[in-house]
Amino acid sequence: MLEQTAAQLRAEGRRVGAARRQVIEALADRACAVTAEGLAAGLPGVHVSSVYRTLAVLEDLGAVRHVHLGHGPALWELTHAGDGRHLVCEHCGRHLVVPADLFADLERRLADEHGFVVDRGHFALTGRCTACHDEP
Amino acid sequence: MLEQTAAQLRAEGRRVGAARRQVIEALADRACAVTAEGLAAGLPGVHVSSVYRTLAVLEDLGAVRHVHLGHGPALWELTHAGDGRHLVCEHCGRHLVVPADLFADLERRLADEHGFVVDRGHFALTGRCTACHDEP
DNA sequence: ATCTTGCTGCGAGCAGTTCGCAACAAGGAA
DNA sequence: TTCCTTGTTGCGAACTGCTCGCAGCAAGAT
Repeated sequence: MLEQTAAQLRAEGRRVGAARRQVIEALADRACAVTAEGLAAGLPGVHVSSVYRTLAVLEDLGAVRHVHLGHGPALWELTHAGDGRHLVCEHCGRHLVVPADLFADLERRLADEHGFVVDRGHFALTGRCTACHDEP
Repeated sequence: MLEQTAAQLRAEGRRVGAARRQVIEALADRACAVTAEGLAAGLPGVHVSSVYRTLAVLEDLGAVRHVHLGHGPALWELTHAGDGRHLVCEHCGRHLVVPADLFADLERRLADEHGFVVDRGHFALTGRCTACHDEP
């Protein structure tokens, strides 16, 4: 993962310094999506702004993507972590991932009927999870 | 619209001052969704923070809702402005509204299969509109 | 080993939104 | 009508999530 991404970066004339390497490794280690702040916190000596910059580079390489959930910070994950869609409970904050094919029909109809090609999974859908169904 | 919303507010022990009245009227006048900043700009003498506060009150009254589109500020609209879902083109920023029933199947499946009840239309889907289909 | 140029930490800056405060005024009670 | 309580308002400062400019460092081609 590191080596392959690093090679991709170098092929574009970019370099792979300490911060960049650590961010990639940290993302690869993670089972699930993280905030930029969260990544930085786990990497002492790596500044948040470097994390954001690295994530931006990796994003236009196509190696990572980010999702906005509710009103907080965005979450970042490797793209090959699968392409599930994110749901977030606006009550308890719980965050779940569902198969993208649930969205396939909708996306096809939006494309066919409205000429609109959805940027897959850039936003989480907000709502209520089973547990918080009838909370205030 | 004003009178009815004002009555609802008073019934809850709230009051209807100048700013609040103007925000409600401005929303009712608008055909489409606006930013808080935009509302404030159209109401000289009404401070942005009052606009945000009024919108928050109206939102938990259920009279307005907000949608996040892309990375910019949220848009606000009256709930009875219809319940179309918002799409926003990440290239040109164009914003379109499509019928909510396109989302009905998806929402039913999320509820049935995952126990998740979607908060209707809190987020816009981002993607590419017809015009910007194959831009950089 | 050298040298170019990209990367990095740092702090300041920015947009969108929220908060604390003191003055004000809505609207029920008298 | 006047009074009084208490919600509302304008204002500015604060906060959060993110971006930028800069000067020093170091990756990696030669």
